[in-house]
Amino acid sequence: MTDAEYLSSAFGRTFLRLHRLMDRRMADQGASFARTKLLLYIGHQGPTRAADIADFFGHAPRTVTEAIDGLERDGLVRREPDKLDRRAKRVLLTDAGRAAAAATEPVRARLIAQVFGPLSETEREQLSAIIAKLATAIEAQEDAAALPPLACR
Amino acid sequence: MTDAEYLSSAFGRTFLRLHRLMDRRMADQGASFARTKLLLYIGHQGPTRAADIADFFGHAPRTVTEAIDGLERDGLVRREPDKLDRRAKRVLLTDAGRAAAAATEPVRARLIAQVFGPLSETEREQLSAIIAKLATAIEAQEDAAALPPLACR
DNA sequence: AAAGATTGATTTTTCAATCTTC
DNA sequence: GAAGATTGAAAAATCAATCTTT
Repeated sequence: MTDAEYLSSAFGRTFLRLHRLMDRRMADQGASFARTKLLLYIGHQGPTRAADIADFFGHAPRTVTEAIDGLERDGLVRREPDKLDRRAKRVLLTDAGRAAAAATEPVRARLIAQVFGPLSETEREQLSAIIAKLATAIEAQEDAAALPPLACR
Repeated sequence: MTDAEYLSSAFGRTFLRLHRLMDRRMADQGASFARTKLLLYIGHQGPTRAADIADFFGHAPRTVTEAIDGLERDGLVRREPDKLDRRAKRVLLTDAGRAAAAATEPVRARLIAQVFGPLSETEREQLSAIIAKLATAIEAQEDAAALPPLACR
């Protein structure tokens, strides 16, 4: 089975399953998959704006605000005003945030290695190329949707 | 970039983006991606039990109940008691449900064709094989998590 | 007008617990 | 006890609208 229908279905199911596994494993360590990814990104980037986070992960603005709220509620990040742009805020890790990231990061890394590790170098290159091609096709469709339908042009 | 970290990240981002695009396109037609997938599955299977739906999509039981609730609220499906097993219920499409599926199905099919169509036959076979390998690795990890940690055995 | 962030309402998803029936 | 379905509480994601600053 290699038709588009099957691939789409298998792609989605596999992603969801991986996501759930990640989440379960990492929640045991104190921070969910989504939270750990965010903590790691902020830790790596330094004080980060919400818009940059949304861009990087491909999330809607609301998703990011919600995520930061959760992390802030638990004392893992802090919001600070951006000195150069009064519209913006910078999100940065607290000590507790750094500790949480340090605790979950190895679990995340090991699980990713265990899941993607079995792929051969060739397969990894294939997957990388295929994902890039899919991303291009998705982009084209996103742009197409932004335009009015043919009948109206 | 073909390391596990990058692949995992790209895989997730691409899935999310595709999912959002699908959802947006199909919501315009009256039923979201998740709902259409469910309607199509039920339409194809005939009166279906919730547990079978959960199995097929890899969802948690709660997810399925919630989804059916939403579809039932909008009059797209109906629950009927299973005559052979009084624990179970059968979910089946109403006329409105069949109509909704018929309206969104072509949109879904076209979009999937547009996104996965650009892949060559070779690439599709590669992707299919890679996904199967990932699924196997994920399964192994799910089973590993079900066992007590090494120190306890 | 556009960019950055937030809020309100909703959907989709998860885990954990419960209830009925097998 | 296990299987099928549901419920409660919550996280994670969406869109659309709003508010401030650029």
